[in-house]
Amino acid sequence: MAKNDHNQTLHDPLDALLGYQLRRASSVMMADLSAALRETGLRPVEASIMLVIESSPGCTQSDVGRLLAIKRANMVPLIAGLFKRDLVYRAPVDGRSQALFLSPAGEAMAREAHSAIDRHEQRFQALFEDADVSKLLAALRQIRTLG
Amino acid sequence: MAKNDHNQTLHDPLDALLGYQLRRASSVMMADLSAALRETGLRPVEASIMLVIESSPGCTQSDVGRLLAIKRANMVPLIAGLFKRDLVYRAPVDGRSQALFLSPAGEAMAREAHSAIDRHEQRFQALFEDADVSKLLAALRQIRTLG
DNA sequence: TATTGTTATACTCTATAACTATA
DNA sequence: TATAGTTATAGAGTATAACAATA
Repeated sequence: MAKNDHNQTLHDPLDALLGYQLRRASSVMMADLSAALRETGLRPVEASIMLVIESSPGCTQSDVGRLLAIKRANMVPLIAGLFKRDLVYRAPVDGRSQALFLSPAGEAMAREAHSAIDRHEQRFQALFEDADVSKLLAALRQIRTLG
Repeated sequence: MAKNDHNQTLHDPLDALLGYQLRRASSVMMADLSAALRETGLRPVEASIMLVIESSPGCTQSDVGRLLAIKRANMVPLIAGLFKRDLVYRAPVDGRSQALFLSPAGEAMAREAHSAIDRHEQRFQALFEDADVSKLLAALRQIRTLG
C-alpha cells in the first residue's frame, strides 16, 4: 500500500502473482550479486561460467551454454573475455570443440567468486529457516520444469 | 545431472543458489507469460501497467513507475504506446502531471489480460498446494525487502 | 528546491540467421 | 545430417544525464 501526491491509495494488483513476485525478487538478488562481485571484476554471468568450468574442467563452451541456458552465439564473447583476462584456457578436444579449464589466476578468481557469492547468498538465506530455504529451492526447481 | 558428448558428467554447481534458481524460474515464467499474452498484443510490462491503471484509475505515470520499479524515462515510450493504441487516456491533474485511465478498449483489453494471466498463473500454481503458494509468495516478498 | 514528463543516449541481455569446419 | 564455434545484427530492457515546466 502506498499513496501518491494526491492522496490516492495505490495498492498493487500484481501482489499475488507468482510470476511478478519472482521477477521482482530475482531482480533484487541479481542487483545484490552484481554488487557483491564488483570488486572481483566479474559479472554474475561470468562468475557462473567460471564455477561451471571449475566443477567440470574440460567441458566445452556449448556444454556451459546448455547448462546455463545461454545461446551458443552469446557464449562466444563471454568465453573470449575470460580468455583475454587469462582466467580460462582452451585445449582442443577434436577438430570442432575445445575443452575449457581454469588457469591458476582463474582458480584464484573462482575462490574470490565463491566467497562473494557465499556472503551474498547468506544475506538472503538468513531470512529463512534452513528447512524453508530447501523448500524454496525445491519450489523454484519445480517451476523450472515447466519451461 | 547431464552428460556431454565425451561422457563427461556435468553437475550444476549453482543448483543450491537461491539467486540462480530465482533467475531461472523467473525466466521460465516470463517466457510463459509472454506466450500467454501473445494474442492480446500486450507485452508483460504493458499488461502490468494496464492492471495498475485499472486498479488505481487517475494515477500518474510516475506513480506506475514507482510501483513497478520502472524509471520515469522508460515509462514515456510505454505509456505513449498504450495511448497510441487508444488503450489509455490522460487528463491533466495539475500543470505537470496527467491522470491515467483505461479507455473502454483498454478495459476490454484488461479483461483479456486478466484471463491470460490467470491461465498462466494457474499453470504454475497448480504445481503446489494453496498453502505452499502462499508461503512461496511470502518468501518472495521477504526477499524483496532486502532490495 | 523537488517533481513531472520528456529527450537523447548508451549499455547489457537476449535472439536469429547464416557461415565454416568438423563429426 | 547434426554439432561446435563464429560473425553480424536486431530487439528488448535498463540506466544516466540533462532540460523545461510546474509545484
